[in-house]
Amino acid sequence: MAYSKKSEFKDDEIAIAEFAKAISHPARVAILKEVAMRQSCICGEIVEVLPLAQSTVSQHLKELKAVGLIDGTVEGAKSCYCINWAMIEKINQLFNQFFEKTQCCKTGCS
Amino acid sequence: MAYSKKSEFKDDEIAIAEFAKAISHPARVAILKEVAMRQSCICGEIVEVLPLAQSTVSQHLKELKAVGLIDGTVEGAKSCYCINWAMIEKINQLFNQFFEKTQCCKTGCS
DNA sequence: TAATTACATCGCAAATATACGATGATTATT
DNA sequence: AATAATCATCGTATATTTGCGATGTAATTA
Repeated sequence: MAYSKKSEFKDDEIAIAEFAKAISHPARVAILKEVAMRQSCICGEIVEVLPLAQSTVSQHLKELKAVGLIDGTVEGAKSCYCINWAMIEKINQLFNQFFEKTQCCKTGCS
Repeated sequence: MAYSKKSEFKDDEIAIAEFAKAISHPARVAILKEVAMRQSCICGEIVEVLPLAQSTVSQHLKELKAVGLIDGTVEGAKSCYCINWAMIEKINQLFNQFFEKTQCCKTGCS
């Protein structure tokens, strides 16, 4: 592959791809749902309901946190995660914009 | 890694992840936009505007087609691609549902 | 019919992602 | 203080994705 070409695209294209990537694995979709269903969520609770090892869940949580979909704070020995609702809303709008912008070009091809 | 765990998740989680994956690369976001902006679109036209080789673009087109986001029909020596608006709408709703369902659990954590 | 155009597919190299056990760091419990 | 619990990170194996040149196929043009 030599080099990744990702950076050669436009900012909005990269942004959409980045957020899509965050939920492009069922485990992360499931984790998001689990965190959302609880007011605040301990890592161990997620490990219990998912078919993944603790280290794997921790890694997925890290990725979700990296794009800002969840927040994480240390509470004693535990780590408390919760949804970043502002970011959820932002991404929802980003996707809507993308699909709408796409839709407005609709002219009925073949 | 031994095995992929993707199949061990719920159908709706897998579905969301699958569509998210389709637009999880800037190239495919860009391609979707290009195809949308034209009534119908020849592969070569996309190759001209993207910083990717023809074979690479062809591969991305194949992926978008596989999830149903675009349709492709052969027209003589050329291949004509166009957006599958019904699928765009379906995915848009899928994402909206996901984010809404997530939102309704909102109770204000920490 | 030969050459050209348009595109898909193959084969391969390199980059990334996924998954886990082991280990480390930190706090809680005994 | 020793032990246990909770979680992050590291190292590593494997799987998947990305990208391209080369090649194959089909239609178009010369």
